[in-house]
Amino acid sequence: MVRFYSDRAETCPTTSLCRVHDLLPMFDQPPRERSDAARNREALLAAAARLVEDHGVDAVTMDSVAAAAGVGKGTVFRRFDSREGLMAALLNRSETEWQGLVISGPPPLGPGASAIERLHAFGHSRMEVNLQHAELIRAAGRAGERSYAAVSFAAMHMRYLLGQLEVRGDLFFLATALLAPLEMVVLVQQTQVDAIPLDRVQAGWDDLVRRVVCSEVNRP
Amino acid sequence: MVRFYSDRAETCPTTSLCRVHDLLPMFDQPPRERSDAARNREALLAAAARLVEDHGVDAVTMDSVAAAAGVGKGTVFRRFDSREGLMAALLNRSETEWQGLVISGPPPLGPGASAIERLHAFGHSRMEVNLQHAELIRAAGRAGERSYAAVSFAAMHMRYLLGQLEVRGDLFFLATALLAPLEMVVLVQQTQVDAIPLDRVQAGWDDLVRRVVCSEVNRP
DNA sequence: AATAGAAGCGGACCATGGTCCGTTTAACCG
DNA sequence: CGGTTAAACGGACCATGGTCCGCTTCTATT
Repeated sequence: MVRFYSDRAETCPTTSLCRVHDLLPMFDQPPRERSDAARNREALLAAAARLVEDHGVDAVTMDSVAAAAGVGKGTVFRRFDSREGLMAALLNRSETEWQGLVISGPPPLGPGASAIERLHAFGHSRMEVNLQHAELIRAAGRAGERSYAAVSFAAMHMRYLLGQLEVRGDLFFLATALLAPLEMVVLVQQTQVDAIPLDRVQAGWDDLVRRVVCSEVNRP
Repeated sequence: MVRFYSDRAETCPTTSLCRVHDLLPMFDQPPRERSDAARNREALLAAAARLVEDHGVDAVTMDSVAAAAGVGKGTVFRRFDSREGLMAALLNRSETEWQGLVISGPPPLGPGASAIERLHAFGHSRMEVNLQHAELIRAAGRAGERSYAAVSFAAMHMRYLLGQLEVRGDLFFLATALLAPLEMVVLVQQTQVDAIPLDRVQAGWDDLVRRVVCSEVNRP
C-alpha cells in the first residue's frame, strides 16, 4: 500500500532506511525512535484505540491512556504532543487505509472506473468516513479537522480527477470547493441538526459535481 | 435593524413584551432576566471584549473575565454556560450587525442590486467576516463554527438569492455547498497554509457560483 | 412595607490538559 | 565490556475550564 504521508511514528521505520539517510544526507530525517519509545508509542495507540472503542472518545483522558498503557503521563505528551495529537494519530491509521483504497483499491473508488464514477464514489466514501469518525475528528481539533496532509491528499486526488474530466478553471479552488461540503462539521449539521437523510445529501453533492464538471465554462 | 435571532440576553427585552407573553401564553418564553443579572451580563461582555482587544483571545480566561467584570466565576458560567458560549455571545454581536447589513444595508450586499451581484457580494463579505473573526470563531468551538442560528440565516438568504436567480435543484443542499467553502477553517487553510491571496479565493468562488447558477441543469 | 420564593451570586472545589526536571536507559563507541 | 551521551521516562506540579451549594438579592404579591 502506498503511503502519502506519515506521522512521526512512521518516519524511518527500518534500520536499513536509516543507513540510506546516512549516505544521502539530503534526505536527512530525525533519527529513528529509540526502541522503548517505539514500544510505548504502540502501547499508547493500542490503549487509546481500546478506550475509544469501549467507552467513547470522551473517556480518553491523557491520564487514563497513560495508565492503560502502563507508562507515565509525560510519555504520552512526549509522543503525541497533546490530546489532539493523540487523536490525530488515531485518525491517521484509518486515513492511511482509506488513501490506500483510493489509490489501489477496487473500483469505483480505486482505479478502473471512469473518472466521473470515481469522483462520485470519492465524495460518497469521504462522507461516510467523515461521519463515521466524527467524534474523533472533533476531538482532534485543528490537527484532525483539516490536518494538512489529509486535506492535501484529498485535494490532490480531486484535482487529478477534475483534470481527467478536462474541467477548465482554477482546479485548486474547485477541488477545495467540492471538498468543503464533505467536511464533518457540514455533514453533521445536515444529517443530524437538519435531519436530512445521507442519501439526499449525497444526491445533492452529485448534482453539484455535475454542475461544476458539465459547466459551459469548460467549453472554449 | 431586523434581528433574526438572539441569545438569551436578548429574549424579551422589555417589560411590555413580557406582558404580551402573559396574554399570549403560546409564545411563552423564559421570564426576563433579573436586573442584576442583566447588568452582570453586560459587564462580562464588555470585559471580555476588552480583553480580546487588548491581549488576544487566548488571554480570555474565565477567571480573568470574572475578575475584570468584578463578579464571581460562577456568574460567568451561569450567564454563558461555558467559555465557548461566552465567545459565541461575543461573536453574536457582530454577526447580528452583519445580518442587518445583508437585510437592510446598502447594495450590493443589501437590497437594491441584482440577485447575482448580491450573491457575489454576500460571498465576499462572508469570507472577510469569517477571516476577521477567525480566532473568536475557533474559540467558540461548536457554538461558533457553525452555530445553528448563523448557519441558518446565511443558508436562508442564500436560498432566497438562488431562488431569485431561478436556480433549479435541491436549493437546500446547493446553499450549503456554496456556503461550505466560506467557512473559516477552509479559508484559513487556503489563505494561510496554502498562501493563496484572498482575491484569488474570491475569484474562484465567483466562478463556482457561475457554474452552479448558469448550469444547463436549470433549463428545462 | 412585609414577605415568600425564585433567581442570582461567589468562591471553594474538582478534573484534566499540559509543563518541568531529576532520574533512568537505550544506543553507540572505543 | 565499560563509559558517554542524548533521549526517554515519570510523576509532582501548575493553569484553567467547569461544578456545587450555602448565602444574598431581587421582584412580585398582598
